[in-house]
Amino acid sequence: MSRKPCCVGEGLKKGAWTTEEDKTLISYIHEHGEGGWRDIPQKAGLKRCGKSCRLRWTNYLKPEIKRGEFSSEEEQIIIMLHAARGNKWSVIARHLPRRTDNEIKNYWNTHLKKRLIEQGIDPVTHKPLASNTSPTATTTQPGNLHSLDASSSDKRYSRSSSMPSMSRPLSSGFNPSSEITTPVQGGSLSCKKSIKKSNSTSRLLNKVAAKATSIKDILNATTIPYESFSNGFPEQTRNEEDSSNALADFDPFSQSLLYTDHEIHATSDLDMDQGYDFSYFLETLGRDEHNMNVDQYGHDLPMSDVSQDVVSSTSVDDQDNMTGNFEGWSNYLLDHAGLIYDDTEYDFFDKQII
DNA sequence: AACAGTCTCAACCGCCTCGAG
DNA sequence: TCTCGAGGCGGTTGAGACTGT
Repeated sequence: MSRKPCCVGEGLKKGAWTTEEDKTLISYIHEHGEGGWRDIPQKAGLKRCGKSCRLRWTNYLKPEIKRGEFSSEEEQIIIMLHAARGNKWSVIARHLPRRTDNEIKNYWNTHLKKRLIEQGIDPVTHKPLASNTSPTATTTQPGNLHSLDASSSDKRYSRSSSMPSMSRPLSSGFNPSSEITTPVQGGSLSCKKSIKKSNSTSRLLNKVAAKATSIKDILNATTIPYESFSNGFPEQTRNEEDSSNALADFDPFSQSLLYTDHEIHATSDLDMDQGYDFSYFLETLGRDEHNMNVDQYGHDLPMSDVSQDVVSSTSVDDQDNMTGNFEGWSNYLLDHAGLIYDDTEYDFFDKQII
């Protein structure tokens, strides 16, 4: 069975877009708005198929798109979300303001996936590679989180960060979004700086990957009665003497339900593909400090008296605040993860490979 | 300097979803 | 309920830049 190509027509151009084509498309969309992609080429006078126009716009020309180097926080989010949702790039992209699914997908395939493999972690399952279980991959105690030097892929990443792109016609000429983009590929970062960042990134990756690995298992292992969060959780539950029981009521992601009108899933059948959305979880990570309570882990704790309108979306400017909070959540997960399986803390990682 | 190998990522391909009629 | 088309999505490709020999 063959499917008719979406774009059939004589003289349709393929390949890299030229500056003139970009100008034409931008001009048309500014005047007429997005949508009606199939008609845009003809109306705008472009020898491209509508789909190509849409992709060019959404992945490259759209003014709000952020380009360039991914921050450590963004990398953490990608890894965590990928661990839970898999190759749902569009879903992941919704949690990374101004990033496109295509860019995240590329970044995952060219950087993060390789680094996870190098660290002995299966990028698909986020579990240790069975045939290549290195000591670093199985050592997950927080106080002993391994730190690696920049991997070979990191070094390549450093190289590419200052590498001029061959297929970015805008980089050397007209750039409609130059005012808001960070054209790392244009050489704004020195190689030295990139390498330094890569070392840091690698260490972060080690930590996050180890933690992210367990998220699915944590979620699958926990029961989430909504009521358990309604009174100052999780500070109370963490102080419970019977910590294992307390943990059974804890799911870090379910806090999102506090702010949504979603149906409360108070069952043990946590299906990550059905209605579970990390948006509010992640949004709380970037909230202004005065809007949240922070526990010893540095969490933004959603308190029962926090109304929905207090919860603001994560703005781009807030992203710098995300590291500590995210690490806080990760540490919280890590501290409690071991309790899910047995009485040995921090041993969830080993548990998975048994 | 020349060549081969590697890497990146924009762009493409084809399938899927969903809404309109 | 069915059909159709637009848009969305994830996987793949290939041009060009970089690195190593």
